[in-house]
Amino acid sequence: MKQSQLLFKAQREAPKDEKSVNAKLLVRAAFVDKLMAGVYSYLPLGFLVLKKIENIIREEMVKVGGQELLLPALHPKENWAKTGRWQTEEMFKLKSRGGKDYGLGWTHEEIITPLVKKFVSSHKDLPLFVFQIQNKFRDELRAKSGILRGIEFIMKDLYSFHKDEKDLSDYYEKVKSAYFKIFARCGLKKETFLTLAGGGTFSKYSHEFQAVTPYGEDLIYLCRNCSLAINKEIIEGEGNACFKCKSKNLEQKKAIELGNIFKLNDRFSKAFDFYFKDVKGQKKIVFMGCYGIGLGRLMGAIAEINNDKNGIIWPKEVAPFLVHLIPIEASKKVIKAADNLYDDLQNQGIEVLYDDRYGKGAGEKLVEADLLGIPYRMVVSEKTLKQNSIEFKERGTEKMRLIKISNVKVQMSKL
RNA sequence: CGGAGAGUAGUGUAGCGGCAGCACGAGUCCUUCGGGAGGAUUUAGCCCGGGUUCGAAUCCCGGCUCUCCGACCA
Repeated sequence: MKQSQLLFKAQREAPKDEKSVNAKLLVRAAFVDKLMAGVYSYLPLGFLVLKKIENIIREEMVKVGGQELLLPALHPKENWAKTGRWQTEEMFKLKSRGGKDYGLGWTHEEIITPLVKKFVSSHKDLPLFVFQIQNKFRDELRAKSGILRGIEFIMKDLYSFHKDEKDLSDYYEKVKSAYFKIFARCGLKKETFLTLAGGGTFSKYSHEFQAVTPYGEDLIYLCRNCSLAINKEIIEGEGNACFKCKSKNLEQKKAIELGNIFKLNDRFSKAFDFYFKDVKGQKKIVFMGCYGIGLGRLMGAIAEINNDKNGIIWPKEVAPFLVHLIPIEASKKVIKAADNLYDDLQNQGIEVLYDDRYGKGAGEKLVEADLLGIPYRMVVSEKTLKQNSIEFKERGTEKMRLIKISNVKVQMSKL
């Protein structure tokens, strides 16, 4: 991608109506744009990151048997009335001109359960796993923290359907480990903890995946003995001791919830009268689980955790581009060398952002490159060309080294 | 929803009852080119509605919006 053609302009200063680190950086670097509190547009750079995250999640969901589909965001009142959740406070409600009631989906049990029911009648049809990646709407009392807590946000929600509780439990564990893989692949390996959280009205507990960061909005307690972490609301109910080993040696940390997994058991299958016939021909209730990840929140957390005073430091797996190619000095020779390198890298299948903007000073280009946070920076200048080289630098490190242009291809294939 | 703060040009800010200014950005021209470069020139603004006043960006009232704390949070 040529930077001169990108919908992009770096802002020198953080907008005054953003305080959170993720929003300051993502807005300054033109990854996102705020439409209103809790609602952001993803600009081309941010959208690339989002798609990277989405693909990682999709791959891991498919690995645990998930089938992707897409459900509507606009829901009829009837489905929600069936479960008694029409009155839930976070539901945005609207009326058609004809007076019909609609709700905007903030989760999809009410839609997926009756849908899957149409296709399942026998134990042979189970288990079944379906997921979608789609915008959710939640009437939060207070949207905050940039893209960490929005009222419209992108979410992956997986729903599983089982013949009994045991099968649900087994699958639940599989998804748990898939989630760890997802967060690790997104560059949050060290920071992400599984925590015990409240289970809502379906079960006593659920599990949350919390990324530890000083800018987090939740409080979690890490047990030094077990590798367990516990959410504030649970620890208070457990006498401030570890749930497992009863240790009181707990470390309090601020964290951001990236994902939440639930055993729904028969809460929704009962409401929608969703039964199947077992091997003996007996009618049995379906067991369900649901598993969510907020994509925008994940992106925000990555930016929130991976940055320095100059800007974002994207992990390679989710970076909008792998290489930022920057010619300095507008001499024909430099431009020609950079043009050639851009073509070569692209032919090699490397995602490269080429800062071909004419007339920008060297300082400005380099400062903006740090702000964007693309993992590898290649600078071409008169100086480097004297040695038939480019300067190579990894974002987040200080080391620079020269690489012969003839060697770039080989070097890149090693990364 | 309770509490606190804030709305001035695209962005960031000054002005605090008497001509709305600065920096960056953007446009044109020229010179530059290794950490937001220089010169010339142009462009663009007081959130909305009332009130007080000879006069309001400024004071008062109402509204809207944003941020933060709390409450809430599948």
